[in-house]
Amino acid sequence: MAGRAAEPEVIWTRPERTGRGPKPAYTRADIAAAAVRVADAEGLDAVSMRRVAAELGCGTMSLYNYVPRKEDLYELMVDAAGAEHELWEPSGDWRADMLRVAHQTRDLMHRHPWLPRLMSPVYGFSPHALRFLEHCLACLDPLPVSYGTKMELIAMLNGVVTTYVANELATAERTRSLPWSEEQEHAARAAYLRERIGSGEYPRMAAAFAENSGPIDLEAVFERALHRVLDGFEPRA
Amino acid sequence: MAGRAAEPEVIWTRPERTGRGPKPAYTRADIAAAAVRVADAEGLDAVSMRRVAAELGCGTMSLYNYVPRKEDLYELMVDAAGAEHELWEPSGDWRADMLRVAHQTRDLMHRHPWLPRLMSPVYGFSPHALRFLEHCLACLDPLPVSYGTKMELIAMLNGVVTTYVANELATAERTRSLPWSEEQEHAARAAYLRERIGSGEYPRMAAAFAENSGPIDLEAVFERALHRVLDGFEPRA
DNA sequence: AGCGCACTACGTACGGTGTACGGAACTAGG
DNA sequence: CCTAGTTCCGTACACCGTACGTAGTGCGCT
Repeated sequence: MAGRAAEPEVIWTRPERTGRGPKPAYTRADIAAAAVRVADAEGLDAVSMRRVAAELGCGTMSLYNYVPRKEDLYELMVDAAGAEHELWEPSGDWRADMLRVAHQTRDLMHRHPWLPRLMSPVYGFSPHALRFLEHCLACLDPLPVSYGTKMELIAMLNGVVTTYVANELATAERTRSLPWSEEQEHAARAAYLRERIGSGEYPRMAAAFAENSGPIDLEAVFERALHRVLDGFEPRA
Repeated sequence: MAGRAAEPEVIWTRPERTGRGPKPAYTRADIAAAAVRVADAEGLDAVSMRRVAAELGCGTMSLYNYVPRKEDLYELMVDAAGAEHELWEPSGDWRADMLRVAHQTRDLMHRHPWLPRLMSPVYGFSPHALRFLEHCLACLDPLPVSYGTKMELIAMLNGVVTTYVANELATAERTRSLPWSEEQEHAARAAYLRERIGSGEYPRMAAAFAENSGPIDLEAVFERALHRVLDGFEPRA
Protein backbone atom coordinates (compact mmCIF):
# COMPACT_ATOMS: atom_id res chain seq x y z
CA MET A 1 0.00 0.00 0.00
CA ALA A 2 2.31 2.69 1.25
CA GLY A 3 5.45 1.36 -0.38
CA ARG A 4 4.52 1.80 -4.00
CA ALA A 5 5.93 -0.79 -6.38
CA ALA A 6 8.69 0.41 -8.64
CA GLU A 7 6.80 1.03 -11.83
CA PRO A 8 8.02 2.95 -14.83
CA GLU A 9 6.56 6.39 -14.94
CA VAL A 10 6.50 9.05 -17.59
CA ILE A 11 6.18 12.46 -16.02
CA TRP A 12 3.61 13.57 -18.58
CA THR A 13 1.11 10.89 -17.63
CA ARG A 14 1.25 11.89 -13.98
CA PRO A 15 -1.66 14.31 -13.42
CA GLU A 16 -0.49 17.76 -12.46
CA ARG A 17 -2.75 17.91 -9.44
CA THR A 18 -5.25 15.74 -7.69
CA GLY A 19 -8.44 16.60 -5.84
CA ARG A 20 -7.56 16.02 -2.23
CA GLY A 21 -5.35 18.12 -0.02
CA PRO A 22 -4.07 21.68 -0.10
CA LYS A 23 -3.60 23.35 -3.47
CA PRO A 24 -0.10 23.05 -4.81
CA ALA A 25 1.75 26.34 -4.57
CA TYR A 26 3.34 26.01 -8.00
CA THR A 27 2.57 24.60 -11.40
CA ARG A 28 4.87 22.35 -13.34
CA ALA A 29 5.49 25.28 -15.66
CA ASP A 30 6.59 27.45 -12.71
CA ILE A 31 9.16 24.87 -11.73
CA ALA A 32 10.41 24.39 -15.25
CA ALA A 33 10.70 28.16 -15.66
CA ALA A 34 12.69 28.47 -12.43
CA ALA A 35 15.07 25.72 -13.48
CA VAL A 36 15.50 27.30 -16.91
CA ARG A 37 16.20 30.66 -15.30
CA VAL A 38 18.93 29.13 -13.14
CA ALA A 39 20.46 27.21 -16.05
CA ASP A 40 20.47 30.27 -18.30
CA ALA A 41 22.09 32.46 -15.69
CA GLU A 42 24.50 30.10 -13.97
CA GLY A 43 24.90 27.11 -16.23
CA LEU A 44 23.41 23.64 -16.17
CA ASP A 45 25.64 22.48 -13.34
CA ALA A 46 24.10 25.09 -11.06
CA VAL A 47 20.70 23.44 -11.49
CA SER A 48 20.43 21.50 -8.27
CA MET A 49 17.27 20.66 -6.39
CA ARG A 50 18.32 23.06 -3.65
CA ARG A 51 19.11 25.88 -6.05
CA VAL A 52 15.85 25.53 -7.95
CA ALA A 53 13.88 25.33 -4.72
CA ALA A 54 15.60 28.50 -3.53
CA GLU A 55 14.76 30.16 -6.83
CA LEU A 56 11.11 29.28 -6.24
CA GLY A 57 11.31 30.24 -2.59
CA CYS A 58 10.30 26.88 -1.17
CA GLY A 59 11.95 24.05 0.71
CA THR A 60 14.14 21.65 -1.20
CA MET A 61 12.09 18.58 -0.56
CA SER A 62 8.89 20.27 -1.66
CA LEU A 63 10.09 19.92 -5.22
CA TYR A 64 9.69 16.19 -4.95
CA ASN A 65 5.95 16.67 -4.79
CA TYR A 66 6.08 17.85 -8.37
CA VAL A 67 8.99 15.91 -9.79
CA PRO A 68 9.84 12.37 -8.73
CA ARG A 69 13.49 12.53 -9.79
CA LYS A 70 15.96 15.17 -10.84
CA GLU A 71 16.07 13.67 -14.29
CA ASP A 72 12.41 14.57 -14.70
CA LEU A 73 13.28 18.15 -13.92
CA TYR A 74 15.60 18.04 -16.90
CA GLU A 75 12.76 16.69 -18.98
CA LEU A 76 10.56 19.60 -17.89
CA MET A 77 13.32 22.03 -18.85
CA VAL A 78 13.68 20.60 -22.32
CA ASP A 79 9.95 20.74 -22.82
CA ALA A 80 9.80 24.32 -21.55
CA ALA A 81 12.52 25.33 -24.01
CA GLY A 82 10.66 23.50 -26.77
CA ALA A 83 7.67 25.71 -26.04
CA GLU A 84 9.65 28.61 -27.46
CA HIS A 85 9.65 27.04 -30.89
CA GLU A 86 7.61 29.29 -33.10
CA LEU A 87 5.39 27.36 -35.50
CA TRP A 88 4.07 28.71 -38.78
CA GLU A 89 1.83 27.82 -41.66
CA PRO A 90 3.96 25.66 -43.98
CA SER A 91 4.98 27.62 -47.06
CA GLY A 92 4.76 24.77 -49.53
CA ASP A 93 8.54 24.86 -50.02
CA TRP A 94 9.74 22.11 -47.69
CA ARG A 95 13.40 22.99 -48.10
CA ALA A 96 12.89 26.59 -47.09
CA ASP A 97 10.73 25.53 -44.19
CA MET A 98 13.27 23.01 -42.91
CA LEU A 99 16.06 25.56 -43.19
CA ARG A 100 13.96 27.91 -41.12
CA VAL A 101 13.36 25.15 -38.58
CA ALA A 102 17.08 24.50 -38.32
CA HIS A 103 17.95 28.14 -37.82
CA GLN A 104 15.27 28.53 -35.21
CA THR A 105 16.56 25.51 -33.33
CA ARG A 106 20.05 26.95 -33.39
CA ASP A 107 18.80 30.30 -32.07
CA LEU A 108 16.93 28.48 -29.35
CA MET A 109 20.08 26.68 -28.31
CA HIS A 110 22.03 29.89 -28.25
CA ARG A 111 19.46 31.34 -25.89
CA HIS A 112 19.66 28.18 -23.76
CA PRO A 113 23.22 26.88 -24.06
CA TRP A 114 22.47 23.91 -21.81
CA LEU A 115 19.98 22.50 -24.30
CA PRO A 116 22.40 20.49 -26.47
CA ARG A 117 23.68 18.66 -23.43
CA LEU A 118 20.17 17.66 -22.42
CA MET A 119 19.02 16.71 -25.89
CA SER A 120 18.16 13.06 -25.74
CA PRO A 121 15.79 10.92 -27.75
CA VAL A 122 14.26 9.95 -24.41
CA TYR A 123 12.94 13.47 -24.05
CA GLY A 124 11.76 13.48 -27.65
CA PHE A 125 8.12 12.91 -26.82
CA SER A 126 7.27 15.66 -24.41
CA PRO A 127 4.15 17.65 -25.33
CA HIS A 128 6.03 20.46 -27.02
CA ALA A 129 8.36 18.04 -28.73
CA LEU A 130 5.34 16.29 -30.24
CA ARG A 131 3.97 19.63 -31.38
CA PHE A 132 7.32 20.45 -32.97
CA LEU A 133 7.52 17.08 -34.66
CA GLU A 134 4.03 17.41 -36.08
CA HIS A 135 4.95 20.84 -37.40
CA CYS A 136 8.05 19.48 -39.13
CA LEU A 137 5.97 16.75 -40.71
CA ALA A 138 3.48 19.38 -41.91
CA CYS A 139 6.34 21.32 -43.49
CA LEU A 140 7.38 18.12 -45.26
CA ASP A 141 3.94 17.46 -46.76
CA PRO A 142 5.11 18.54 -50.22
CA LEU A 143 8.00 16.07 -50.12
CA PRO A 144 6.92 12.86 -51.88
CA VAL A 145 8.60 10.28 -49.66
CA SER A 146 7.38 7.93 -46.96
CA TYR A 147 6.78 9.11 -43.41
CA GLY A 148 9.62 6.88 -42.33
CA THR A 149 12.00 8.80 -44.55
CA LYS A 150 10.61 12.11 -43.30
CA MET A 151 11.29 11.00 -39.75
CA GLU A 152 14.84 10.15 -40.73
CA LEU A 153 15.21 13.59 -42.28
CA ILE A 154 13.97 15.35 -39.16
CA ALA A 155 16.15 13.25 -36.88
CA MET A 156 19.22 13.86 -39.00
CA LEU A 157 18.66 17.59 -39.34
CA ASN A 158 18.06 18.00 -35.62
CA GLY A 159 21.05 15.84 -34.88
CA VAL A 160 23.35 17.86 -37.08
CA VAL A 161 22.09 21.15 -35.66
CA THR A 162 22.53 19.89 -32.11
CA THR A 163 26.02 18.59 -32.75
CA TYR A 164 26.98 21.78 -34.49
CA VAL A 165 25.75 24.07 -31.73
CA ALA A 166 27.25 21.80 -29.07
CA ASN A 167 30.59 22.27 -30.77
CA GLU A 168 30.08 26.00 -30.96
CA LEU A 169 29.35 26.19 -27.26
CA ALA A 170 31.65 23.50 -25.90
CA THR A 171 34.54 25.63 -24.68
CA ALA A 172 32.22 28.39 -23.49
CA GLU A 173 30.23 26.08 -21.21
CA ARG A 174 33.37 24.24 -20.18
CA THR A 175 35.40 27.24 -19.09
CA ARG A 176 32.52 28.43 -16.92
CA SER A 177 33.82 26.25 -14.10
CA LEU A 178 37.50 26.80 -14.80
CA PRO A 179 39.76 29.40 -13.22
CA TRP A 180 40.78 30.82 -16.57
CA SER A 181 38.99 32.41 -19.49
CA GLU A 182 37.70 30.84 -22.68
CA GLU A 183 40.27 32.78 -24.70
CA GLN A 184 43.12 31.46 -22.57
CA GLU A 185 41.86 27.92 -22.90
CA HIS A 186 41.53 28.31 -26.64
CA ALA A 187 45.02 29.78 -26.92
CA ALA A 188 46.54 26.96 -24.87
CA ARG A 189 44.90 24.30 -27.02
CA ALA A 190 45.89 26.08 -30.21
CA ALA A 191 49.50 26.29 -29.06
CA TYR A 192 49.53 22.59 -28.25
CA LEU A 193 47.99 21.81 -31.63
CA ARG A 194 50.55 23.90 -33.47
CA GLU A 195 53.33 22.12 -31.62
CA ARG A 196 51.92 18.67 -32.48
CA ILE A 197 51.40 19.55 -36.10
CA GLY A 198 54.85 21.05 -36.35
CA SER A 199 56.26 17.67 -35.34
CA GLY A 200 55.72 16.38 -38.87
CA GLU A 201 53.81 13.32 -37.70
CA TYR A 202 50.61 14.55 -39.29
CA PRO A 203 51.44 15.83 -42.76
CA ARG A 204 47.87 16.05 -44.01
CA MET A 205 46.69 17.94 -40.94
CA ALA A 206 49.60 20.30 -41.45
CA ALA A 207 48.51 20.81 -45.04
CA ALA A 208 44.95 21.37 -43.90
CA PHE A 209 46.01 24.10 -41.52
CA ALA A 210 48.35 25.63 -44.05
CA GLU A 211 45.54 25.76 -46.59
CA ASN A 212 43.55 28.20 -44.53
CA SER A 213 45.08 29.49 -41.36
CA GLY A 214 42.61 32.36 -40.98
CA PRO A 215 39.50 32.13 -38.82
CA ILE A 216 36.79 29.85 -40.18
CA ASP A 217 33.43 31.27 -41.18
CA LEU A 218 31.32 29.13 -38.85
CA GLU A 219 28.11 30.55 -40.22
CA ALA A 220 28.97 29.34 -43.71
CA VAL A 221 30.01 25.92 -42.41
CA PHE A 222 26.64 25.58 -40.70
CA GLU A 223 24.76 26.61 -43.82
CA ARG A 224 26.68 24.15 -45.99
CA ALA A 225 26.00 21.36 -43.53
CA LEU A 226 22.26 22.03 -43.62
CA HIS A 227 22.15 22.07 -47.40
CA ARG A 228 24.10 18.85 -47.63
CA VAL A 229 21.67 17.13 -45.26
CA LEU A 230 18.66 18.33 -47.22
CA ASP A 231 20.29 17.37 -50.52
CA GLY A 232 20.46 13.82 -49.27
CA PHE A 233 16.66 13.72 -49.14
CA GLU A 234 15.93 15.47 -52.40
CA PRO A 235 13.84 13.03 -54.50
CA ARG A 236 14.99 11.64 -57.88
CA ALA A 237 18.61 12.63 -57.28
CA MET B 1 55.84 29.98 -5.90
CA ALA B 2 53.78 27.38 -4.13
CA GLY B 3 50.44 28.86 -5.13
CA ARG B 4 50.70 28.40 -8.85
CA ALA B 5 48.93 30.99 -10.97
CA ALA B 6 45.76 29.81 -12.68
CA GLU B 7 47.03 29.13 -16.15
CA PRO B 8 45.28 27.15 -18.84
CA GLU B 9 46.70 23.70 -19.11
CA VAL B 10 46.27 20.96 -21.65
CA ILE B 11 46.89 17.60 -20.07
CA TRP B 12 48.94 16.39 -23.02
CA THR B 13 51.56 19.12 -22.64
CA ARG B 14 52.11 18.21 -19.00
CA PRO B 15 55.10 15.83 -18.93
CA GLU B 16 54.17 12.42 -17.64
CA ARG B 17 56.94 12.40 -15.06
CA THR B 18 59.68 14.65 -13.87
CA GLY B 19 63.09 13.88 -12.53
CA ARG B 20 62.91 14.59 -8.83
CA GLY B 21 61.15 12.54 -6.18
CA PRO B 22 59.93 8.97 -5.91
CA LYS B 23 58.95 7.17 -9.10
CA PRO B 24 55.26 7.39 -9.87
CA ALA B 25 53.53 4.08 -9.23
CA TYR B 26 51.33 4.31 -12.32
CA THR B 27 51.43 5.62 -15.83
CA ARG B 28 48.77 7.80 -17.37
CA ALA B 29 47.73 4.79 -19.43
CA ASP B 30 47.25 2.72 -16.25
CA ILE B 31 44.90 5.31 -14.89
CA ALA B 32 42.98 5.68 -18.12
CA ALA B 33 42.65 1.91 -18.36
CA ALA B 34 41.33 1.68 -14.80
CA ALA B 35 38.76 4.39 -15.46
CA VAL B 36 37.70 2.71 -18.69
CA ARG B 37 37.35 -0.60 -16.88
CA VAL B 38 35.07 0.97 -14.29
CA ALA B 39 33.00 2.80 -16.90
CA ASP B 40 32.58 -0.32 -19.03
CA ALA B 41 31.50 -2.45 -16.09
CA GLU B 42 29.46 -0.03 -14.00
CA GLY B 43 28.60 2.89 -16.23
CA LEU B 44 30.04 6.35 -16.55
CA ASP B 45 28.38 7.61 -13.38
CA ALA B 46 30.35 5.07 -11.38
CA VAL B 47 33.59 6.72 -12.49
CA SER B 48 34.46 8.76 -9.43
CA MET B 49 37.91 9.66 -8.23
CA ARG B 50 37.44 7.34 -5.25
CA ARG B 51 36.22 4.46 -7.38
CA VAL B 52 39.05 4.77 -9.89
CA ALA B 53 41.59 5.07 -7.09
CA ALA B 54 40.16 1.93 -5.50
CA GLU B 55 40.38 0.17 -8.87
CA LEU B 56 44.05 1.10 -9.00
CA GLY B 57 44.58 0.25 -5.35
CA CYS B 58 45.81 3.66 -4.27
CA GLY B 59 44.53 6.56 -2.20
CA THR B 60 41.98 8.88 -3.72
CA MET B 61 44.11 11.99 -3.58
CA SER B 62 47.03 10.27 -5.23
CA LEU B 63 45.17 10.49 -8.50
CA TYR B 64 45.55 14.24 -8.42
CA ASN B 65 49.26 13.77 -8.98
CA TYR B 66 48.48 12.45 -12.42
CA VAL B 67 45.34 14.34 -13.33
CA PRO B 68 44.69 17.91 -12.21
CA ARG B 69 40.90 17.71 -12.56
CA LYS B 70 38.32 15.02 -13.01
CA GLU B 71 37.52 16.41 -16.43
CA ASP B 72 41.05 15.52 -17.51
CA LEU B 73 40.38 11.95 -16.46
CA TYR B 74 37.52 11.95 -18.95
CA GLU B 75 39.91 13.24 -21.58
CA LEU B 76 42.30 10.38 -20.82
CA MET B 77 39.43 7.91 -21.15
CA VAL B 78 38.38 9.22 -24.54
CA ASP B 79 41.96 9.08 -25.75
CA ALA B 80 42.37 5.53 -24.42
CA ALA B 81 39.25 4.45 -26.28
CA GLY B 82 40.53 6.19 -29.40
CA ALA B 83 43.62 4.01 -29.19
CA GLU B 84 41.41 1.05 -30.11
CA HIS B 85 40.76 2.52 -33.53
CA GLU B 86 42.36 0.18 -36.01
CA LEU B 87 44.06 2.01 -38.86
CA TRP B 88 44.72 0.56 -42.27
CA GLU B 89 46.37 1.35 -45.58
CA PRO B 90 43.82 3.44 -47.51
CA SER B 91 42.24 1.39 -50.28
CA GLY B 92 41.96 4.17 -52.83
CA ASP B 93 38.16 4.06 -52.57
CA TRP B 94 37.42 6.88 -50.14
CA ARG B 95 33.75 5.99 -49.84
CA ALA B 96 34.45 2.44 -48.81
CA ASP B 97 37.13 3.58 -46.41
CA MET B 98 34.88 6.14 -44.74
CA LEU B 99 32.09 3.60 -44.39
CA ARG B 100 34.56 1.32 -42.71
CA VAL B 101 35.63 4.14 -40.41
CA ALA B 102 32.03 4.82 -39.47
CA HIS B 103 31.29 1.18 -38.70
CA GLN B 104 34.40 0.89 -36.64
CA THR B 105 33.49 3.96 -34.64
CA ARG B 106 30.06 2.53 -33.99
CA ASP B 107 31.55 -0.78 -32.83
CA LEU B 108 33.91 1.12 -30.58
CA MET B 109 31.00 2.97 -29.00
CA HIS B 110 29.12 -0.25 -28.48
CA ARG B 111 32.10 -1.62 -26.63
CA HIS B 112 32.30 1.60 -24.58
CA PRO B 113 28.74 2.89 -24.24
CA TRP B 114 29.87 5.93 -22.27
CA LEU B 115 31.85 7.26 -25.22
CA PRO B 116 29.05 9.19 -26.96
CA ARG B 117 28.36 11.12 -23.77
CA LEU B 118 31.99 12.16 -23.49
CA MET B 119 32.46 13.00 -27.15
CA SER B 120 33.31 16.64 -27.28
CA PRO B 121 35.24 18.72 -29.76
CA VAL B 122 37.37 19.79 -26.81
CA TYR B 123 38.76 16.28 -26.61
CA GLY B 124 39.24 16.16 -30.37
CA PHE B 125 42.96 16.77 -30.27
CA SER B 126 44.26 14.10 -27.98
CA PRO B 127 47.18 12.09 -29.41
CA HIS B 128 45.02 9.23 -30.63
CA ALA B 129 42.37 11.59 -31.94
CA LEU B 130 45.04 13.27 -34.05
CA ARG B 131 46.19 9.91 -35.32
CA PHE B 132 42.63 9.02 -36.21
CA LEU B 133 42.08 12.34 -37.95
CA GLU B 134 45.23 11.95 -40.00
CA HIS B 135 44.10 8.48 -41.00
CA CYS B 136 40.71 9.79 -42.15
CA LEU B 137 42.45 12.47 -44.19
CA ALA B 138 44.65 9.81 -45.75
CA CYS B 139 41.56 7.82 -46.72
CA LEU B 140 40.19 10.96 -48.34
CA ASP B 141 43.27 11.56 -50.50
CA PRO B 142 41.46 10.36 -53.63
CA LEU B 143 38.63 12.84 -53.07
CA PRO B 144 39.35 16.00 -55.09
CA VAL B 145 38.11 18.65 -52.67
CA SER B 146 39.82 21.09 -50.32
CA TYR B 147 41.10 20.02 -46.92
CA GLY B 148 38.50 22.29 -45.38
CA THR B 149 35.75 20.29 -47.03
CA LYS B 150 37.37 17.03 -45.98
CA MET B 151 37.40 18.25 -42.40
CA GLU B 152 33.72 19.06 -42.70
CA LEU B 153 33.06 15.59 -44.04
CA ILE B 154 34.88 13.93 -41.18
CA ALA B 155 33.17 16.11 -38.58
CA MET B 156 29.76 15.44 -40.06
CA LEU B 157 30.26 11.70 -40.37
CA ASN B 158 31.56 11.41 -36.83
CA GLY B 159 28.76 13.61 -35.58
CA VAL B 160 26.09 11.51 -37.25
CA VAL B 161 27.60 8.27 -35.99
CA THR B 162 27.85 9.63 -32.46
CA THR B 163 24.29 10.93 -32.45
CA TYR B 164 23.03 7.68 -33.89
CA VAL B 165 24.76 5.48 -31.34
CA ALA B 166 23.81 7.84 -28.51
CA ASN B 167 20.20 7.33 -29.52
CA GLU B 168 20.67 3.58 -29.69
CA LEU B 169 22.10 3.52 -26.19
CA ALA B 170 20.09 6.25 -24.51
CA THR B 171 17.48 4.17 -22.70
CA ALA B 172 19.98 1.44 -21.91
CA GLU B 173 22.37 3.79 -20.10
CA ARG B 174 19.48 5.68 -18.54
CA THR B 175 17.70 2.75 -16.98
CA ARG B 176 20.93 1.60 -15.37
CA SER B 177 20.21 3.87 -12.41
CA LEU B 178 16.45 3.34 -12.39
CA PRO B 179 14.52 0.81 -10.30
CA TRP B 180 12.88 -0.71 -13.35
CA SER B 181 14.07 -2.38 -16.52
CA GLU B 182 14.74 -0.94 -19.94
CA GLU B 183 11.82 -2.93 -21.36
CA GLN B 184 9.44 -1.52 -18.77
CA GLU B 185 10.62 2.01 -19.45
CA HIS B 186 10.21 1.49 -23.17
CA ALA B 187 6.73 0.04 -22.73
CA ALA B 188 5.62 2.93 -20.52
CA ARG B 189 6.84 5.50 -23.03
CA ALA B 190 5.25 3.62 -25.91
CA ALA B 191 1.91 3.48 -24.09
CA TYR B 192 2.05 7.19 -23.42
CA LEU B 193 2.92 7.85 -27.04
CA ARG B 194 0.04 5.71 -28.29
CA GLU B 195 -2.33 7.57 -26.02
CA ARG B 196 -1.11 10.97 -27.24
CA ILE B 197 -1.28 9.98 -30.86
CA GLY B 198 -4.71 8.50 -30.40
CA SER B 199 -5.90 11.91 -29.24
CA GLY B 200 -6.04 13.09 -32.84
CA GLU B 201 -3.95 16.18 -32.14
CA TYR B 202 -1.10 14.86 -34.27
CA PRO B 203 -2.59 13.48 -37.47
CA ARG B 204 0.70 13.19 -39.36
CA MET B 205 2.43 11.41 -36.53
CA ALA B 206 -0.52 9.04 -36.39
CA ALA B 207 -0.13 8.41 -40.10
CA ALA B 208 3.59 7.88 -39.64
CA PHE B 209 3.01 5.23 -37.01
CA ALA B 210 0.22 3.62 -39.00
CA GLU B 211 2.50 3.40 -42.03
CA ASN B 212 4.84 1.01 -40.33
CA SER B 213 3.97 -0.19 -36.88
CA GLY B 214 6.48 -3.04 -36.91
CA PRO B 215 9.94 -2.77 -35.42
CA ILE B 216 12.32 -0.54 -37.34
CA ASP B 217 15.44 -2.00 -38.92
CA LEU B 218 17.94 0.20 -37.12
CA GLU B 219 20.84 -1.27 -39.04
CA ALA B 220 19.31 -0.16 -42.33
CA VAL B 221 18.55 3.31 -40.96
CA PHE B 222 22.19 3.69 -39.94
CA GLU B 223 23.42 2.55 -43.33
CA ARG B 224 21.12 4.95 -45.16
CA ALA B 225 22.25 7.82 -42.96
CA LEU B 226 25.90 7.13 -43.74
CA HIS B 227 25.29 6.97 -47.47
CA ARG B 228 23.33 10.20 -47.43
CA VAL B 229 26.15 11.98 -45.63
CA LEU B 230 28.73 10.71 -48.09
CA ASP B 231 26.49 11.55 -51.05
CA GLY B 232 26.57 15.14 -49.90
CA PHE B 233 30.31 15.25 -50.50
CA GLU B 234 30.42 13.38 -53.79
CA PRO B 235 32.06 15.73 -56.33
CA ARG B 236 30.29 17.01 -59.50
CA ALA B 237 26.86 15.99 -58.19
C1' DA C 1 -21.68 18.43 9.21
C1' DG C 2 -17.98 16.36 10.21
C1' DC C 3 -14.70 12.78 9.83
C1' DG C 4 -10.87 10.67 7.47
C1' DC C 5 -7.46 10.60 4.34
C1' DA C 6 -4.82 11.97 0.52
C1' DC C 7 -2.17 15.45 -0.33
C1' DT C 8 1.30 19.47 0.30
C1' DA C 9 5.20 21.29 2.70
C1' DC C 10 9.65 20.72 4.52
C1' DG C 11 13.42 19.73 8.35
C1' DT C 12 16.66 16.34 9.17
C1' DA C 13 19.86 12.95 7.89
C1' DC C 14 22.70 9.68 5.08
C1' DG C 15 25.85 8.33 1.82
C1' DG C 16 27.90 9.99 -1.99
C1' DT C 17 30.69 13.60 -4.82
C1' DG C 18 35.04 16.75 -6.26
C1' DT C 19 38.92 18.57 -4.33
C1' DA C 20 41.82 22.04 -1.05
C1' DC C 21 45.28 21.41 2.35
C1' DG C 22 49.10 19.67 4.94
C1' DG C 23 52.31 16.35 6.49
C1' DA C 24 55.41 12.31 5.73
C1' DA C 25 58.42 9.60 2.77
C1' DC C 26 61.48 9.56 -0.97
C1' DT C 27 65.07 10.58 -4.52
C1' DA C 28 67.67 13.20 -8.09
C1' DG C 29 70.50 17.60 -8.83
C1' DG C 30 73.73 20.93 -7.28
C1' DC D 1 75.39 15.30 1.36
C1' DC D 2 71.74 18.09 1.62
C1' DT D 3 67.86 20.13 0.01
C1' DA D 4 64.22 21.01 -3.09
C1' DG D 5 60.77 19.10 -5.71
C1' DT D 6 58.08 15.01 -5.90
C1' DT D 7 54.69 11.27 -4.71
C1' DC D 8 51.45 9.49 -1.61
C1' DC D 9 47.40 9.99 1.01
C1' DG D 10 44.41 11.00 5.45
C1' DT D 11 41.47 14.48 6.79
C1' DA D 12 38.07 17.93 6.03
C1' DC D 13 34.64 20.85 3.67
C1' DA D 14 30.95 22.15 0.90
C1' DC D 15 27.67 20.38 -1.93
C1' DC D 16 24.88 16.91 -4.15
C1' DG D 17 20.36 13.67 -4.71
C1' DT D 18 17.00 11.92 -2.02
C1' DA D 19 14.73 8.58 1.85
C1' DC D 20 12.01 9.32 5.73
C1' DG D 21 8.98 11.30 9.12
C1' DT D 22 6.00 14.87 10.83
C1' DA D 23 2.73 18.62 10.68
C1' DG D 24 -0.92 20.98 8.58
C1' DT D 25 -4.60 21.44 4.98
C1' DG D 26 -8.91 20.96 2.62
C1' DC D 27 -11.72 17.66 -0.66
C1' DG D 28 -14.92 13.82 -0.84
C1' DC D 29 -17.80 10.67 1.45
C1' DT D 30 -20.89 9.25 4.68
